[in-house]
Amino acid sequence: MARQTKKTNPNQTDLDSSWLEGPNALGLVTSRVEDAELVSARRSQFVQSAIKVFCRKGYHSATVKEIAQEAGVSPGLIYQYVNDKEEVLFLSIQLIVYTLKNGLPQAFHSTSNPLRRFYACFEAYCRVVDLHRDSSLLTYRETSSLSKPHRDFIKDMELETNEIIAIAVRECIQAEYFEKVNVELFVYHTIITAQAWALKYWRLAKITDLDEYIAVNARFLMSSVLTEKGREEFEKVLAG
Amino acid sequence: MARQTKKTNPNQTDLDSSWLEGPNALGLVTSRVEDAELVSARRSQFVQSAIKVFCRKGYHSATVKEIAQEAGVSPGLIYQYVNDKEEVLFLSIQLIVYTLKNGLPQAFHSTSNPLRRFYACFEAYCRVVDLHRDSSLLTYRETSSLSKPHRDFIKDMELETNEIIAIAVRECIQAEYFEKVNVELFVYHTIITAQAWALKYWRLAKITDLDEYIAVNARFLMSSVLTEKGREEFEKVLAG
Amino acid sequence: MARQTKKTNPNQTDLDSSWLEGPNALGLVTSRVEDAELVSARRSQFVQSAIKVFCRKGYHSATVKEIAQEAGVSPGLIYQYVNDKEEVLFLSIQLIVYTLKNGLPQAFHSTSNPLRRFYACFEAYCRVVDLHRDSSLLTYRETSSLSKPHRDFIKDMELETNEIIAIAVRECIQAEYFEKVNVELFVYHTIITAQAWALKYWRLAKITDLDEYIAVNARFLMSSVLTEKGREEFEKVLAG
Amino acid sequence: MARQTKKTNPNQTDLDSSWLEGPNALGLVTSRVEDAELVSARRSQFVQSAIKVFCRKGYHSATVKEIAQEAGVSPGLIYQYVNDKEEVLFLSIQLIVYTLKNGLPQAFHSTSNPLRRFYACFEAYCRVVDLHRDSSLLTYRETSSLSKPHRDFIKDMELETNEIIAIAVRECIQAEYFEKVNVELFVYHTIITAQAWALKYWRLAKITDLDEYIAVNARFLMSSVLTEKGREEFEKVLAG
DNA sequence: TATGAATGAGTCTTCATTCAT
DNA sequence: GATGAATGAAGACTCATTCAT
Repeated sequence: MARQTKKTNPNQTDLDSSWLEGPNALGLVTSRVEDAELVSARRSQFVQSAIKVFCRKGYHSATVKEIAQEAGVSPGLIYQYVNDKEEVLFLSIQLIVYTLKNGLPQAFHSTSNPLRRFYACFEAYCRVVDLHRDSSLLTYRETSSLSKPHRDFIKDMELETNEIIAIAVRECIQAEYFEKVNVELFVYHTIITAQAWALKYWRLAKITDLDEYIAVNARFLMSSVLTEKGREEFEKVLAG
Repeated sequence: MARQTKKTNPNQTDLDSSWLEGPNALGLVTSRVEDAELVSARRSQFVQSAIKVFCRKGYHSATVKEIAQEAGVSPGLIYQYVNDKEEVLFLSIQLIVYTLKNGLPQAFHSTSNPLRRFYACFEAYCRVVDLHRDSSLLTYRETSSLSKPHRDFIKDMELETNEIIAIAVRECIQAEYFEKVNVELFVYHTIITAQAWALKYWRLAKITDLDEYIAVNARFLMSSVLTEKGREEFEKVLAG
Repeated sequence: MARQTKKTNPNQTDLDSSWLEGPNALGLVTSRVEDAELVSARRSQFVQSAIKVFCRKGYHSATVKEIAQEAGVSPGLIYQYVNDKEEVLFLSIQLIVYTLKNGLPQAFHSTSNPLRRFYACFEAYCRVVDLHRDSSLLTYRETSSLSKPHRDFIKDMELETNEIIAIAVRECIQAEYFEKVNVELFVYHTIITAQAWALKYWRLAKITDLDEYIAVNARFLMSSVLTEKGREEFEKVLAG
Repeated sequence: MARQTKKTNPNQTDLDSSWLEGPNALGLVTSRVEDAELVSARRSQFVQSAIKVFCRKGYHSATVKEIAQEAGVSPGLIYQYVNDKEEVLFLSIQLIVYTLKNGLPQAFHSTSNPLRRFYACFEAYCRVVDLHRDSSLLTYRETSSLSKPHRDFIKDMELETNEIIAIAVRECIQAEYFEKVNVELFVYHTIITAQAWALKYWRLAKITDLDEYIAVNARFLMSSVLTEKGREEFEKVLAG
C-alpha cells in the first residue's frame, strides 16, 4: 500500500488503445476498410485525438474536422473507419471505460489479503481516474449523447468493472472483515467516491491532494463497514 | 426521521421557480422587457420548459424552437427575456442548483440535535435529488457548456450549499459525536453519495429504493466518522 | 457674395419638417389616423428621428424600434402613421430633398444679377448640403431602397430643384454672360459639384473648408462657361 | 483622342477579376481552403455573382443563398473562401475600385502631351464608369456597409486612383497649360464629374450620350483652369 | 390614440457527411 | 486508401409587423 509520491497528472495521459487493436469485442461499429490491422490502428489514432478534442470542447462543440486535424488526417478518412460522429464518441468512451476497468485486475492480484485487495482496488481506481481525469468527466457528460445500444454497451462495461471490486468486497465479508452489507450498494459507494475525484476536482484539488484523498476516503469507506475483526486487520494493514 | 413512504418520483416534478420571481440575485442575465413581474413569470415558464427539453435531449441537441413549443410560445419571444440560448441553460441550472440548496435549511432547522441534523440534511438532499433526478443529471452534464462567469456562479452556489451541511458536520464534531475529520472532504463524500442516486439511478433503482438507499448510505457515512459517544447517540436516534 | 464665416456644421442640424405638416403633396403615404394635424406632427417627429438613425446606421441596419426610441414613442405607434418601414425612408428622403430644394428660391431672389444669382444658388446649395451632410449622403445611398413609385417621386423632386438653377443659367446665357452651353448638363455639373462636398467630405474636409470649396469651385464652374462679357462682369461681382 | 464609337454598355460587363488571382494585396480576407489558385478562382467567381446580385437588390437585401445560386454553388461553399457576407461585399467593392483604377495607367501612358494625358485619363475614367455603371453605384451605396478597416482600405485605393490623375494635372501646371490650381480639389472635381455619369445616369442618359458627356465635360473642366498657353494647346489637341 | 409584448418568417452561418480525384 | 472541396440541411437569432389592452 505504498503511496506513489508522483503528483497528480498535470496534463492528462494518452490512453492505451491496444484494446481497440485486438479483435474488437463488438460488431457495433463497422468499417469501410477491410484490413483489420489498419482499422485498429486508425481507430486507435482517431480515438486518441477525439478524446483530446472532446475533453477540450465537449462532444457537440467538437467538429469532425478538428478531430481529423488533431489526428493529422483528412475529415473524409474518419468516415472510412466509422459510420458517423457518434461512433467516434462511442469508441472514445469505450476506451476510457475500458482503461478504468483495466487498471483494476493488476491491483486486485497484487495481494491476496482481502482487505489489502479492496484498498488496492480503490487506490488503483482513484489513480486511473486521476490519470485520465478529463476523460473520466467525458463519460459522465457525454454518455447520454450515445444511442441506446451504445449506451447500454457502456453501462455493461461499467458493471463488469464494478464486479471486480464486488469480488473483493465479498471476500472481505467472507473473511468477516466487513459486515454483511449490500455489496452492490457499497461498491457504488466506493466507485462514486473514486470518481468524485474527477467530478469535483475543481474544488477538491484546492483542499487536498490525490494521496490524501485516497487515504482519507479509504478510511471513510472502510470504517463504515469494518467488523471488529476487520478493524484489527485494518490497523495491521496500515502499519505494514 | 420518519421516512416518507412516497415512492420515488415517476415523472419528475416541476421546480419551484419562485426563485426567479424575486429580485434576481444576479445581473448576469438581462432582458429586453421592462416589467419585472412579467420577466420573472416568462423566464420561469421558459426555464421549466427548457429543463424538460434539456433533460430529454441534452442542451446542444435541444433547439430553441423546441423549448418555445414546449412553453407554448414563439421562438422569438424567448429572446425578449434572454440574450441567447446559453442563458436559458444558465437559468435552468441555476434553478436546479437553487432548488437543491433550498431544500436543506428546512431540514437543518427541523431539529437541534447535531446528529439528527446531519441525517436530516443528507436525507433532504437525497430526496430533492430524487425529486429532480433528470435536472440533477443536467447540472452534471451541461455545466461545462456554460460560459466561465456563469459556470463560476454555479460553482459558488454549490459551495454555499455544501456549507450548510458543513455546519452540521462541525456541530457533530464539536459535540464529539464525530471524529475530527476533514470537514470539507467529508461533506463532499456525503454530497456525492446523495448525488450518486441520480448519477447511477439506472442501476441503483434496480437494486434498492430511495428509502433504503438513504438509510443504508446514511449508516455508511456516519459509521465512518462516529466516535464512541456518537455511536451511542446514533443508536438512540435510530430508535427514536 | 460675402462669405459666411460660420464654420461647417459640427453636428448636423435638424431639418425643417414644416413641409410634412402642410397638405402633403402626395397621396402616396396613407395613415390610419384621421386627424390631419396629428398625422403631420407625428410624421415630422418620426422622420426627424428616422433620419438621425438612418444616418447613423443606414436604412437596413436601423430598426423600427430604434427609430421609435429616438422619437420617444412605441414601435407600434409608427405603424399608425405609416404603412411600413420603407415609407419612413421615403418620407425621410423626401424631407431631405425638399430641404435642399427649399434653400434655393431664397438665394435665387436675393439678387437680380444673373451671375450673382447663379453664384448665390451654388453657394446656397453647397451650404445646405453641408448643413445636412449626413442626410445628403442618405439620399445617395438609400434612394435605391425605395419602391419604384417612391423613387420616381424623389427623382422628380430633384429635377424640380435642378430647374431653379437651370433658370439662373439660362438667364446668364441670355445676358451673354455664359456661353451657349447645354444647360442641363451644366446644371448637373454644378449640382454634382455641390453634392461632392458631402460625397467626398471624408477627404475634402482635410484639404479645404466649405468657404474655400465654394469659392474655388464656383470659379471652376463659371470659368468654364463665361463669355468675355461674363468674365468682366464676374470680376465686378467678385470685387463687389 | 479618337472616340470609341461603341455605345454605352447595355447590360454591364463582367469585371476582370485577375486582380484577385494574383497575390492578393491584403491579408484582410482569409480562407479555409489552402490551394491559392482555387481560392482566387472561386473568389473571383463568387464576387462576379455577388456584384450582380448586389447591384440588383443592394447588399442588405441580397442573401448569401442568392449569391450562391447566381454562382451555381451551395451557400456553404462561399464560407470556405470568405469569413462572412461583409467580406464578399469588401472583395466586390475592391474589385470595382481596382477596375476603375486599373483603366487609368494605360490612358496615362498613351501620350506624353500633358493636356492629352489629362483628357485621356478623364475619358478613360468615364468609359470605365460607364462600362461598370451599376458596380460604380454599388461603391457609393454600400461602402458605408463595410467595417472600418475595409472601408479605410477602399478609401486608400481611391486616393491612389486620384493620384494618377493628380500627376497629369501637375504636369499640365508645370507645362503652364493649367493655372496653379489646388490640384487635389481639381482632381476631385474631375473624378466626381466622371462618376456623375453613373450617379445621375437615370437622367443624363435621356439628354446626352457618353461621348458627348465626355466631350462637353472635358471642356467644362479644362476651360476652368486653362492658361492662355493651355488654351492654344487645347485647340491644337482638339483639332488633332 | 398609444403601448409594447408577441409573432414567425427569413437570414446568416456551421458542420456532418459525401464523393470525385 | 486518402484527400479535402462541395453539399445542403438545420439552427440560432433578428426584426418588421400585429393586436390585445
